[in-house]
Amino acid sequence: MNAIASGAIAGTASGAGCTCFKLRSLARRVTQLYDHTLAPAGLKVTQYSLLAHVRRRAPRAAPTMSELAQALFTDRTTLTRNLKPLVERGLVEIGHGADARSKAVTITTRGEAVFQAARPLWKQAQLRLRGVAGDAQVEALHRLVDAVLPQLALPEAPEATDA
Amino acid sequence: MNAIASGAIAGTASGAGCTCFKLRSLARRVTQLYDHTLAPAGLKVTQYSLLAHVRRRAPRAAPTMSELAQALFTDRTTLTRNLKPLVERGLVEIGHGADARSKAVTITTRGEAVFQAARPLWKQAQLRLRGVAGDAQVEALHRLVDAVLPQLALPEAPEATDA
DNA sequence: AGAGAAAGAGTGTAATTACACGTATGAGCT
DNA sequence: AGCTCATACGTGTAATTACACTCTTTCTCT
Repeated sequence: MNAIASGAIAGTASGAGCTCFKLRSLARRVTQLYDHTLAPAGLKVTQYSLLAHVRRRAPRAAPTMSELAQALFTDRTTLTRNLKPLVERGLVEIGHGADARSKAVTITTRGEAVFQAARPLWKQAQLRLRGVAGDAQVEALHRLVDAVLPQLALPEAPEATDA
Repeated sequence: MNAIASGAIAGTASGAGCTCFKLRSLARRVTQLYDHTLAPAGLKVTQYSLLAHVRRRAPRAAPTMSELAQALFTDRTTLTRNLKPLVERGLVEIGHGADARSKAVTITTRGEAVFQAARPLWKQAQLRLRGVAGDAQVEALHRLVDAVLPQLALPEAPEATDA
């Protein structure tokens, strides 16, 4: 046994690790699993999720940028960048919204086709994760995220609730 | 019931969401919480974690690039990029390793000072997360990550077990 | 010692992420 | 109408992430 192993994880008591670090580490590895599984469809999991969310509302109630960003729990400006490769590949379209300000994001026929091709791969990724992590853990994670995520508000814009 | 709802999994059924999407969403929000809390120290949570891991072993057993990447659960090439701003700011140093190939990563005096300044902020972030998410949820998350992460191996290099 | 495999590390490229800042449009009030 | 503020969106910049590919160095086997 070497020094590293005997030092336990590394000086920090097991329960005292950085929650954010743990969470990010897990997210990275899980993302890799999904990305690799989705690779034959030419999509990353981020893009798959984006398509899924756009698809869900288009075309009748095509979401605006801000609405979509909110649904994806991402920054609005992140969505702009993430849409770029999908627009270039012709999988989604950005059209006019109700305003001259807002835009409406819709999935194209090609986008729908790619999504349909990717769906079984996504399901496979879901199953593979359940296989290695266990059904109970995955379901616990779902419950945990569903409970915690709504509590984590965005950094509030300075609103003057009291004048 | 419409086509989407009857499609079950692909729809919005609560239990059938994309685990990866949920995990990434939570990770983003939690990262924001930590980043904002650590901001006065001039560190992001990724950088804080990096410093913490380097610090833990330096200077006697300064980790190599690969070792550090493995400890951080990141790609080796990601570590190279993530070290860059810290090296430029003089918080860590990359010296010679045992080999002419390997390198040794150590924290500098300035790096240690910045880390010490950031530590109470990190603790504050940990507490804030526990405040909004609840102790039980955070501890459940820790257990979950500790159980699942080791199961998620890296994409294996093609090993010829049979010649 | 020399050939070939393996180990350690960096770069090119591209996607993901978000903050600070800027621009344009719409709504409301005088 | 005109002024003000809020809304909707994009860009600059920078960090995070990882795959494919390349390079150098070390090891192993003959």
